[in-house]
Amino acid sequence: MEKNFEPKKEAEIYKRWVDNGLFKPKSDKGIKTGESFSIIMPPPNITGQLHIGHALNNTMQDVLTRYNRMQGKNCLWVPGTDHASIATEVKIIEALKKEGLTKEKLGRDEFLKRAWAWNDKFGGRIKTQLKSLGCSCDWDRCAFTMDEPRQKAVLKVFKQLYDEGLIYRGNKIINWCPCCKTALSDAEVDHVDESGFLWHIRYPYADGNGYLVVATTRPETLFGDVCVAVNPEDKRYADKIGKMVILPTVNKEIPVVSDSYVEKDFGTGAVKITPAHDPNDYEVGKRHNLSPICVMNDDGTMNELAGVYNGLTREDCRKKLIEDLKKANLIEKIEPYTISKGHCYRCHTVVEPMISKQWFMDMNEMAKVALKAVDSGELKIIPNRVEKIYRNWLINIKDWCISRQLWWGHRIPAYYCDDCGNTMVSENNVTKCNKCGSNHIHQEEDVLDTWFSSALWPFSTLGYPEKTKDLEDFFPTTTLVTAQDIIFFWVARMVMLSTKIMGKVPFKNVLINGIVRDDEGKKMSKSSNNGVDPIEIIDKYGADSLRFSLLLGNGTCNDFRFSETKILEDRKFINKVWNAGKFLELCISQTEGELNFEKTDLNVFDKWIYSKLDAAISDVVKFMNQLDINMAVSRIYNFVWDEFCDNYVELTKPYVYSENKEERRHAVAILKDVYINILKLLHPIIPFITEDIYSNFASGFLMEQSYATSVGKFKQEKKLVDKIISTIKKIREIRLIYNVVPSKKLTLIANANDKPSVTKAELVLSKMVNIEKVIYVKPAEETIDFVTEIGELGLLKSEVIDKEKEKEKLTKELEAVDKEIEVLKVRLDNPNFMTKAPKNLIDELKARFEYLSNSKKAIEAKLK
RNA sequence: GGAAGUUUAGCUCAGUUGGUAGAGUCCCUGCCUUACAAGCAGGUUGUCAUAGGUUCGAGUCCUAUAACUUCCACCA
Repeated sequence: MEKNFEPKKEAEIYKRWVDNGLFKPKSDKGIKTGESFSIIMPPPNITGQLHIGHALNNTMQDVLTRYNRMQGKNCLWVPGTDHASIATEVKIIEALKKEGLTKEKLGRDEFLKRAWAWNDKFGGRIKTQLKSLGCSCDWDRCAFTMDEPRQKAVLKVFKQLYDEGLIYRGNKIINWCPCCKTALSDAEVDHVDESGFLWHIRYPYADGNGYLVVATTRPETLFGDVCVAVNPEDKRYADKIGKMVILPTVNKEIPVVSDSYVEKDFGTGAVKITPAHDPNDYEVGKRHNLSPICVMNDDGTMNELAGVYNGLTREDCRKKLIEDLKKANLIEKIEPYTISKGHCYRCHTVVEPMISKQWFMDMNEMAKVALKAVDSGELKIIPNRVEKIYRNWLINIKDWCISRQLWWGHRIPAYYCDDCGNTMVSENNVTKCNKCGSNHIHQEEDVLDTWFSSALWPFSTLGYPEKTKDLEDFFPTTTLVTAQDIIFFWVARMVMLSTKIMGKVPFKNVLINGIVRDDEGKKMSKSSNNGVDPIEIIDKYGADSLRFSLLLGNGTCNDFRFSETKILEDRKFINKVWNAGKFLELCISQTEGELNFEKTDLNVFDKWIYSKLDAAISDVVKFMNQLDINMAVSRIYNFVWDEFCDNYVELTKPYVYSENKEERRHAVAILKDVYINILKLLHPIIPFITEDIYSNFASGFLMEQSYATSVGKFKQEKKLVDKIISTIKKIREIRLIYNVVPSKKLTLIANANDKPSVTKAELVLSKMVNIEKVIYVKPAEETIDFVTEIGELGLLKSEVIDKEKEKEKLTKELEAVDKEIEVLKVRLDNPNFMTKAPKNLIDELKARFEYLSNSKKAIEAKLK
């Protein structure tokens, strides 16, 4: 037999689970069940492979699913992947670049072929990875955001919202990525502070009387200026309003207008207004009836309106323009200034605000409903604080720009008539204009924002738009487990679209998992090269080790540190469990007969472990119900290692090794029963090894069993054994302090009236601390006395010896007792405490005080 | 500019409704005891960030401060 646990058989075990249909909901097998439990998996992007954050996220989902399955619920966990429109397209373009290709050279159809091939490769890899992690999701229901059923859902929802006027097309200022050459939603723009400059530029008055100085961070947009705005309250400019200034290098006259948007105290108090390239300026321009002038091409280069700068990039244009302005003596001054710049969240290029014709979704009403879901408590976000973030975003929501100038994604189902300009939205291909009857129809080139299909995920995965049994059984879903960074992108939008389309909030709970950091606290990422590859860890240590280590000590929703070192520490526990199983096997192999037991035959130690098991189970159930997986894991850890392995196994060994066959059989039967309950407690967390060990003791699958149960709880026996354990500790301590070799047999002296308790402990005392006999009469010779919760006890001094050490020890002990007595006294002497504190607390403290006083007396007597 | 989180033993972190501070690891001591040396038994280690307040009693509630982290935000 191997000495330690080596993970090996995981793939084989997984296959057996799948082959036996264990991941399918009970209802699929025609089993009538009451409560249903469902989770939809946040679909990983097919951009690459899983990282450690996915491993955490999916482990948590698997724990919840397996736990609830064992609790008898009708469980469904739907897996899937996301086409990740822009992210994947960026990756494919990168790959093409290596071949010297561009997507334009390839053409739309060829490009899409590549994208589907990409999906086959990476989507497939992701599924394999989820399987090796042990995820018990129903693969037959696996969904992809671009597969046919999901396409149908997208078309149907788009059409419905368009018909209701909630989806519309319009010219608005949007975020443009010059690299991806597409519009982006506000949520897809990352703002980063960068050091830059505030350029003070002179705009000469048209009448030749001096100039006006404007301050700007973006001089290159000057060609698109339509006016200069000042605050109406600003006395400096009061007489300038209505005058004309000359736009440098363009030599065009533009007016000075007043607008309260301008802050007097910032810069020069005069702002150049460029409606086509700034969202605020856009609003100002609108107020003053000045049309925007777009001065850039879609690749971020300047267009013909920039005159001699035509064709330069934004950056080059700026450099050259500043030089030219300097030469023309039109630069007043240059101040260093920190500016927050928007970047594309996929390619990190600086985003350009541009006016563009795009498709939008009106979010106003849906946002209100989504807010109500949280306010009413129908939707619970854990931790609570995240609700605030969610709320805040919804309150300030703007219409969602849903069109993207990309190829990989759901093509917008809008059709235009080339002859009459009519727009038609249809779920089916349109070939004829419903207005003029023309056959010259072309479909919208744009695709939808990838988050559009994601927003439908909770019901599109369950069969929408068909009215399926899955929707009936599993929608709304129970819990969504996800990371905080997609609360806007995804969670809020799912809530909005689900309530809109299905009339229901899509899940009851949203559990936020923390961010995994490296051992120095840095966020794991490819760029920092500090990522831990989950597959590498699984290959090396097994999925159970990874899962366990991701959960242990990972406080709810907190970011936490993870490293290979942590795995090495945490997997000791798994080994411990394995070794306990090995011990049980050994015991069983040396025992004859059926391993049954009667509840009436339980001895005091059995009753103790069942009481502990009972308490552990009810704690674990409580924690799991409040989705506090970390607390559940550490509670199980504590029960298994401390209470079962360190205490019960040792306490029951005398019985397991008993000469009495009946007694032996009984002890092994209990040991087995408790151990199997441990496997059940642990199965949702470390499914592979528990399933493997279980097969050594029972037939069938552990994952199909119902969750752990205890025979019962026994208050008296629990108390007594707690006392015996503390007595054992005390004797061990004495033995250690006096350097008494383990082989030395000792005599224990006890009071006659404690005989009933001591008798019950006699066997374990003899085995665990080598007490050879107990006497109930005070011997003539000197003794070492000590007080334990079991009573006043003593050992023969002749057997233990060493005066100095004894004195040292007693003095130390006395100090501790005195200290505690003093603290207690202060409280018990405080009349306020005595009147206001709860009675049971006072009684407890009084009892403790009495016990300590007795100990003190005993120690003092010995010291004399 | 707003908002949130974190601050507890050398390290990594628990601490559920206020009731004399916990785990793992590290370190020290003794054990290769017939499940496990990836182990067993025992031991040391804390102004619970700082300053106030509420309370009979505060790691826990309130207020302010500091450091770190994160999110949101259009101030040219």
